Amino acid sequence: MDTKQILTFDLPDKVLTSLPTGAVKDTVEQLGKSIVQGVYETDAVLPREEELVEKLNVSRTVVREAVKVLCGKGLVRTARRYGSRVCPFESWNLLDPDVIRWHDPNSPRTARIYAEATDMRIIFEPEAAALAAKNASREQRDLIVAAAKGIDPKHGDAAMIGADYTFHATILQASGNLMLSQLQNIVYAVILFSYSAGRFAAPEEKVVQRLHVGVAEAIDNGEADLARKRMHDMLKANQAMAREFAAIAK
Amino acid sequence: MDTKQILTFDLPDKVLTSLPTGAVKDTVEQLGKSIVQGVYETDAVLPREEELVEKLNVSRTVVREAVKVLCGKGLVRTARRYGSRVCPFESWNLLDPDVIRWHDPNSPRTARIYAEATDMRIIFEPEAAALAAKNASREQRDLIVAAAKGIDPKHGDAAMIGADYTFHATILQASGNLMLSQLQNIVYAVILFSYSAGRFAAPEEKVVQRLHVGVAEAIDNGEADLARKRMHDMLKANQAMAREFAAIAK
DNA sequence: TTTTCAATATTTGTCGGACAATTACTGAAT
DNA sequence: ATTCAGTAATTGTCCGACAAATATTGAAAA
Repeated sequence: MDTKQILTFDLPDKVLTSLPTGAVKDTVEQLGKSIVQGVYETDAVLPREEELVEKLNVSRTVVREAVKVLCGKGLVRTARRYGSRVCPFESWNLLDPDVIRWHDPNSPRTARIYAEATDMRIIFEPEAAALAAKNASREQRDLIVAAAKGIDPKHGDAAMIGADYTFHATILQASGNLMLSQLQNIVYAVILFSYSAGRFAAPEEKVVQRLHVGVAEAIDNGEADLARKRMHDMLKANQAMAREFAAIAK
Repeated sequence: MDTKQILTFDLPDKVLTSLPTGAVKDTVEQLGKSIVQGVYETDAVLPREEELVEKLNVSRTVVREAVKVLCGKGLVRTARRYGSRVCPFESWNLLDPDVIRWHDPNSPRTARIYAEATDMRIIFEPEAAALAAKNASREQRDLIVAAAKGIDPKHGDAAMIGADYTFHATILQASGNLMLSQLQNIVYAVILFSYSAGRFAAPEEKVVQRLHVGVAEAIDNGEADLARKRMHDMLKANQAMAREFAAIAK
């Protein structure tokens, strides 16, 4: 693999939503986002099926199938004569790719989720890095190294985010654990959050790249303990910067 | 709280399934289990909607709503003229409570999932224990201690499983991180798997109880580092025993 | 006035049928 | 053997009707 050629990385066009394109998918997206972003508060009743039919210009069939999908993700609960109500926050499937994605990075309401997601990353990603150092394929090691080098401001924000995500997602995949691998949705959400509204530490971008390359090289060399430590230190530093930024923003 | 009174713990009757009781829920359960347990292999087409209508004795409306829910969990994918096909394993939402629960503990096919779930537990439960030592409320600390003491063979299998689950679930809740808390579904599945078919190490039950009590006391005393270490050692020991058992079974 | 209880209204749940849209499949023509 | 148009099969969407459950209401009773 020619790493010289791989300098930019696209964002995943479809981080996931298994529903096929169509009216149901659009309706799920719209209702899901509205709920997650707080348009309807906890225990609030959604508009009646009939009203949603008018508002969204779809048939009742579509509305019902969409609401059922949201039930399956723990967002709403329905009953006869009771309406469809928003479930309390704790019962949402926060690890569902869609539910994660629907959070609005710019809403102060979701700040808690991102803080907790960051804590999750600090727990899982160091171990994933250690596993990747042991289990990654040749191609995965190359990709991890190339992505780390691609985290460079000179490529623009989009390419930087893409490289950042590719780096972390590939490490999770290379761990060989499917559940661990699925946490890349959390990583993706946190990265988007970090970069949106200029939350990333602009002046220190070179430091960020250097830290990523350090982790990548440890993985590439199969040094599990070193990879674990470097990933941990990097995420901790990142968390500290984010907290500092949040404090200033207030 | 009188810990003397809390000696037995019930299993959670409803570990979760947000769908309300009714034909749709039953259909989701049946189809979901069939897929997860391997009745339909990857890329296999499900019976046509019309056939499912006959087989399950429900209307097409119900079948469609159920299939849509399964789409939302990444299990199936539908298209016109294409049928509803089982998605490849990697795209399943393995962290979804229902998807976890639908795995059959007695199927050799799902052994991999339980092995990976066990690896996951070793990663996040020690950290959860450390967080719980810092953040747990008085009631949670009492409950954790009581549950640990309740892991006693003299109460029978069901009560033992209940205490075991209560112990781990309460620790995750006490961590204060909602995402971490939702991983209790993984713990529940692994515990059921461990106990089913006599996989647990019967002669050493007292050791198991002692180890749990050790973790509980560390949490109760607010000793985060000690709690982390003890939880880690306990899970590692448990994993080693499980592997030994699996090797013998072959 | 408060409580109880039956009647009512409202909302989702389920059913059935019809047609649209997409695409895998078939068979003829090249 | 290949291409291509036609056909058939399957899910997608719409509609209308009624069933089931329950929140609400109002009257009767204490």
